[in-house]
Amino acid sequence: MSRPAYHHGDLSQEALHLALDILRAESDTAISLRAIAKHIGVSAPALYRHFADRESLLAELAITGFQWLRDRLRRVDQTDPRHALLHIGLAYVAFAEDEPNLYRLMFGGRILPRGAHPRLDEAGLEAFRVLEETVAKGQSVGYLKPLPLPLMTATAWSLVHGLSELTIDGHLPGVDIEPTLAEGVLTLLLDGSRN
Amino acid sequence: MSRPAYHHGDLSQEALHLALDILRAESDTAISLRAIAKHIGVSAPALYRHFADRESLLAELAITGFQWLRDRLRRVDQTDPRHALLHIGLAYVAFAEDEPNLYRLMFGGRILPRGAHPRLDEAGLEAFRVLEETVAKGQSVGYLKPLPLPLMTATAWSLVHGLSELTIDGHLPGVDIEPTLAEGVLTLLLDGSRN
DNA sequence: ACCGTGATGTTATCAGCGTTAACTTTGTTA
DNA sequence: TAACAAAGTTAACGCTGATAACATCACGGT
Repeated sequence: MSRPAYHHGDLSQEALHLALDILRAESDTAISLRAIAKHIGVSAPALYRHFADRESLLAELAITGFQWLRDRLRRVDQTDPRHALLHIGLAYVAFAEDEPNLYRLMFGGRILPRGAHPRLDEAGLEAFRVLEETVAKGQSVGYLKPLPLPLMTATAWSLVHGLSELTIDGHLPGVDIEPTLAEGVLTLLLDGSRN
Repeated sequence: MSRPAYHHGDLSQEALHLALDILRAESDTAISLRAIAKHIGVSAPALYRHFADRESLLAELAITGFQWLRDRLRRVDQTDPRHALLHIGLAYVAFAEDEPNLYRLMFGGRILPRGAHPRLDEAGLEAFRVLEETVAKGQSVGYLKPLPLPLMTATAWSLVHGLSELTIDGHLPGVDIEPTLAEGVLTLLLDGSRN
């Protein structure tokens, strides 16, 4: 796009797309620069013209993941505070269930440490802010308890993050709650956080 | 212990101890069988007499991690239901903060998938049961809402797991809550779950 | 119109990894 | 003491991320 194709079209985009396919089908550890290069039909060191190292390529995947998550959270209807909070939580968990390996890459702290990829940190913050703004709105209209905003958002985020991870890792088997476990868990916190 | 030392003392225990050191100092990806063998002064394939593969060695580390976590949760005073629930949550988060890399290994679903290591799954369940029993007791004495037990425990576990991960991965910087963030978050859920 | 320059891609290579096969050593036990 | 099985050895395969040195090719300034 910004730069025309030199020898082989937009290699970086093609590599990222293929890496995402591998991530979805296998796991992040299955992503190898050599395999990507071979599949595209290019030499492995060519990828180093577009990514500083393997970790930077994974960071790019995680960045787009956070952007997708942020967009899904933004799409939630914000007219009613209770509806907004519940459905932001549901959208969050649904994203993790739709993209389990991508979600694990985004939040697997050991592989992409905070501070090493500024754009990744910023992308994560942007998704977090959607949740934070919704909580703040719920407080401002008097629906939620007037506790410190960082405390409320940390609680909400912890709950949806924990629920997402436990769900996609299969730690909550045989937990059949009507209508869904996610809705039950979120309702429990919401009802307990009402003003 | 059970078997006397043949050539080099108890190799498996020595390997596990060294692997734990590496895990604590670096990360699980830094654990290499060759490096372990070299440091112990043994050839790399010797380790395969004691572990089916690298993943099995990591699974053993995670198993002891779950046992430590279970023991810490069991040590919590259970006389008062509110005190028990709060301090089980605090002990849980404290464990994650004390052993961040071990905790990530225990719950990093991509590296140790459920179902692949039965003893690991059982060890995880045992830790979970301490939490479940405490929630059940809180309900039986009428302190917690009489909602389905699986819903209550899933909510509690999601909250402490999410809070632990976000904390050790540095996603909650600059959140200064008095007395501590963990206590604030747990109190928020507890007060909202009262009968 | 050309020519240099920098972006992009190449081959060759290094060091390290998990893992297996085939063989050797050693303690126990019948 | 001879046989057996446990525990360790060397050699090797195929893979990985990464770097150095070299080749190509599009574009911009003169």
